[in-house]
Amino acid sequence: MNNKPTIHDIAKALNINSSTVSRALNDSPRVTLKTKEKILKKAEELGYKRNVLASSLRKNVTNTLGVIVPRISRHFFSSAIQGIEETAYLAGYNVIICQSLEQLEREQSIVNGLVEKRVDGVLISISMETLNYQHLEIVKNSNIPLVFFDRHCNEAGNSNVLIDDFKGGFDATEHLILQGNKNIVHFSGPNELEIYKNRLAGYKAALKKHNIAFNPENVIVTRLMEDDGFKSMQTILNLKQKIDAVFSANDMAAIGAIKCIKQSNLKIPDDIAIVGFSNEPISTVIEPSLTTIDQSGLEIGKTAAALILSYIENKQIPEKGENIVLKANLIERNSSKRN
Amino acid sequence: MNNKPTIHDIAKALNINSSTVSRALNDSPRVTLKTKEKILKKAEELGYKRNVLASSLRKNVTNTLGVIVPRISRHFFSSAIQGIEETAYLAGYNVIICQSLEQLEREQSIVNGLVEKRVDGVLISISMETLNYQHLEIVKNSNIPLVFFDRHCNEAGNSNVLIDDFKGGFDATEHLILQGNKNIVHFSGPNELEIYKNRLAGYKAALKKHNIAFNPENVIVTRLMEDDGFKSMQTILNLKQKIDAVFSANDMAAIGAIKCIKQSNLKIPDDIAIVGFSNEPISTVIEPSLTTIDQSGLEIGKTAAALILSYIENKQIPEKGENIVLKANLIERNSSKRN
DNA sequence: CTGTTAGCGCTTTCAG
DNA sequence: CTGAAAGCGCTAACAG
Repeated sequence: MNNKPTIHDIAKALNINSSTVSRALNDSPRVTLKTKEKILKKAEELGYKRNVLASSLRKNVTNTLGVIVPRISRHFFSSAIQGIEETAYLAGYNVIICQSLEQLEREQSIVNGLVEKRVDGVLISISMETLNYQHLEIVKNSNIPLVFFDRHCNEAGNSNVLIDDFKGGFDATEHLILQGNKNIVHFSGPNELEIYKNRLAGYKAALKKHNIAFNPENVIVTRLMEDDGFKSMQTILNLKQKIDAVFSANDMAAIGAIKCIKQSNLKIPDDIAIVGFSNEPISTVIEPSLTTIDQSGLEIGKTAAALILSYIENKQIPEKGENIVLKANLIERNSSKRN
Repeated sequence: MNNKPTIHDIAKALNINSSTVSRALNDSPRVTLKTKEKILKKAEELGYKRNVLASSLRKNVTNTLGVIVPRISRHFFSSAIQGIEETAYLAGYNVIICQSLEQLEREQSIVNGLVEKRVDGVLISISMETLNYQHLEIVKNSNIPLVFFDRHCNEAGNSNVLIDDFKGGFDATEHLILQGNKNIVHFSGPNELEIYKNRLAGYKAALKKHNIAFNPENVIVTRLMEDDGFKSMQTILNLKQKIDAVFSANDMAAIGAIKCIKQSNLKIPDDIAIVGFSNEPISTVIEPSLTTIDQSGLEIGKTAAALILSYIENKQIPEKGENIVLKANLIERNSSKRN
């Protein structure tokens, strides 16, 4: 039991050559059905398990995808991972999951590890500390397909699967404006991340369309953790100037904000309206009337996996890269209008 | 860039032997500091990335853990995975995540794949369809350490990291009894899973302690999805006989039950009390006064990973297996008592 | 249809 | 301290 049988053991037992065994196990058409059966039976009998390591080394293919996310337990990412795993599994691929914990240094070391493991493709949602893509060069240089998802990359030559953040930001803001809100604060994230840049741009565009002057002080930049949302909301409530509404660029911060509001015994959306870019089911449970811009982690995961698998199977990475933009839909759970 | 440099390329460029290069890259003490530096520099220069595949094949060690869970996006499991990844990462291990989707067949095929990939250890939370452990024999026969977590295994010779389900079930039920509830329904899961068996046993024990007769009709067995909880609660509400309280063996079903109750305009816990075995933050958000038996996915994941890593590093799997039992604490968020 | 042979890239004896 | 050589288990030419 200890020393696992190899194809040589099977070959020896059957007095044939190991390459025939290899062919039989790979269901090559160049082996008689008879010998094939004989071999399969003997393999079963010996408790043979093929050594994928050796096979991978030889074939230069691992049937493994590397996935890097900031944090596995965030609902959006775990849904995305679920989607990735599902499509990968159907295609016969495994996924190695790694989390950067929002740290660039960890991300770098992970990327190196994945390249060393010779994964066939890398799917990444970059950390908040990732300001450039230098550490990802090694992936491309190794001819390993790379696909960004959600937290994507604006540099040319890369492929992304993303949410239409601009439109999402625009829709969220316009929705708030149409509800009669004028003074709308935007909770934004690190400006280096495209998603936050674009959501902010959408926010600005909506203001402009409705002839509302953009006030830079109405943009609060944090890391958008729940705590950040809570604190930002506290700040707002202490302002002399009245704020009508908040568009939060993510769900965690929205949750924090909602909790803060509820604690102050104010009403949503009567006293202050909120729209969150959301995938966290909590946010709508905590405030059933919450309007959200919904993004499906599962869908984005499946799409990203399908994309990278196509690159791998075709042995070709598009030089110019390509973007797949998924829609994020505004879901209105309360239609009460202001004045 | 296409053909990756190997240690031989480095060796050739430096006019030394590849074994010296190998030693240098592995920081062996049997190489001069000078040559070491020379080699490291050249490696950097050539953009050398070690081929872990080849190394693994030779050393018979992959530094990879296989993890099998029913579904990645369930909050408890994604937390557990996060914990596993964190401890694994610190020890220099990667994790391959697979989901059985509660299907035995998939679980079987996954297990085979992981053995073929020569993972150094397997962590598993079995599917609801898993009635015996035959398909896991191959793991043990391959001398690969195996640790069950949460949904564990009662067969001798296995190692488990688990929640004290009996005590959890007992505490939940006793809590409900002490609140004045007499007629308590228990939502249970497939009886083949130890966790549900034990939670049910705890429920029975608490009834017995307080001299309440056990009524088999008060145990509703489903797969404990949200939908199941909803439907079970509907059934209960339609009963002639009045039910005071429900102890749900998992969080999803509790959420369904709560939604059903709210829809009926009844109050929790005044009209009907609920305690859920829970890790899903939603359940307490949806019903802030909900009492739960809290289990930490993160902690269980970390513990399980640490355990299996110790087996791997010591190259020894305890023959008798061992159980690490973590406590699940009853968290009471509302102390209102019934008459 | 089957066998022979070489080698994927690395580590690890064994010599020196 | 360094080199030579063998081999982990498999696959893929190339012969036959």
